[in-house]
Amino acid sequence: MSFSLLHTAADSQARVGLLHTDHGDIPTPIFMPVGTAGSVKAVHQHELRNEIDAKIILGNTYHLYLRPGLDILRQAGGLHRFNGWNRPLLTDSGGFQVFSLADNRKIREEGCTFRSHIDGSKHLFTPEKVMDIERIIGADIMMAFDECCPGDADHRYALQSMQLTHRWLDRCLVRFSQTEPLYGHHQALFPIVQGCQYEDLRRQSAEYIASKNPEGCAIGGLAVGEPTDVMYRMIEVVTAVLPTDRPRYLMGVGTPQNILEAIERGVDMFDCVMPTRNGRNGLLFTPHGTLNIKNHKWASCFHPIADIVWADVETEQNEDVSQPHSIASQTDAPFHIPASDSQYSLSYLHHLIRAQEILGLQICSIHNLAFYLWLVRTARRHILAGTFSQWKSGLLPALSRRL
RNA sequence: GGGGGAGUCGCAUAGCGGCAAUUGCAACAGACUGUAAAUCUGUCCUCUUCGGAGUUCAUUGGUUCGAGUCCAAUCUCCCCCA
Repeated sequence: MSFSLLHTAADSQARVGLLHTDHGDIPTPIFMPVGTAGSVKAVHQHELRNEIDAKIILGNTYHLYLRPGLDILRQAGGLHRFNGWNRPLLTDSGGFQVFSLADNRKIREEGCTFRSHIDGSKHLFTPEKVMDIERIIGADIMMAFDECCPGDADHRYALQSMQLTHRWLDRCLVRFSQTEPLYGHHQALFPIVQGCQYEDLRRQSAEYIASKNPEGCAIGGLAVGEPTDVMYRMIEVVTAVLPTDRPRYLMGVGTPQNILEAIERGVDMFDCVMPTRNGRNGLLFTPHGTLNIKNHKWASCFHPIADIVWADVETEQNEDVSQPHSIASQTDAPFHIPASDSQYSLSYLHHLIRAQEILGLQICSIHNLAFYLWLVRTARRHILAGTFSQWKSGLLPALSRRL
């Protein structure tokens, strides 16, 4: 894996890069749809490829380990072959489940014991075990096993948690270096910065992570209950320390606004369940704000989704050819307004969601992911054009609107 | 015509002397950030200064300190027999 930093904005930390993996190149900034159990919920892969143009998707170690389990994944030849996704994959380590399944687990030095949410069976995740599992899954990017510290933790707990994450990282690195990829393609290991909402800890953690000379760095433990401005501050503190020539991945974030703010602060990679989960719950993200398709007001809005959502929005079709297309052309597919958007009216989508028709969940999920990918692609073009900050400040108020 | 059963807040239900009244659906909103989520929460008779106040359980009358609950009549609906 290699990362080329192609451009940094003059007036901010915003960056444009290209991440090369054995399964393809990833232009950055990038948004990575979450495919926890080996599937981006409600979205076909041809839709991810053709309509959304997702460059990389996630899988989750905890979920895939529990089901289908390691035997099947090994027999299948890894997750790429198991689910047929031939573009890059990233696996989260299960660190987030240590946080989100807090009632069912116990953290110790050795690792984390937890009970399966599926059948209640007891399991132990250690850094070594997680590395082994991620080797078997075979993602292009593996995440270190960490503790995702709650946003309201006190300094004492946050310090101990961070130090534990660092010790676990060391063990991850040892195991990682002692093992080989199983399926013939390179795997990178990204360590994760922790430190909760404390600047000193974040700085310390970022320095520790940077000292390991990783192929990429992740920022974890944010958007877990702390105020948004604290999150932005933590990103600033961390990106100031992390190596500039490696990709930075802000884990689990976030809203479109969060992503733009983080891009401006030098973050390259994002993932979040928000576009898919909120989509399944009827919330559509658009360049003009969010809308709840379940609201009665949409019942008789017969305009195609595209007319409402993509009206007056710049797309690559309007791209100024004077821009550095040598860079742009190698990373940007032509912009597609998702077919689902152009075909269906808001009224129909309102009906589908209310009637609990599966198609409604699919359309909303596809739409939201297409929007998120549009957002990062357009951010990228503006960074290259030197107009990112201007574009961002123009877009932010619209994103916060409720349609 | 005879016999039996039933009418509760949009619909369906609970209720068996202390009730503004159970639950589900529907409706109206909200939440959702490395997915235990096609999930969850709130409102859902009227008014409210959110403390309450006022009207309700087919209709009318009665028994009772107190009635959606007991009694009577009336109206409506369902089932069975003619």
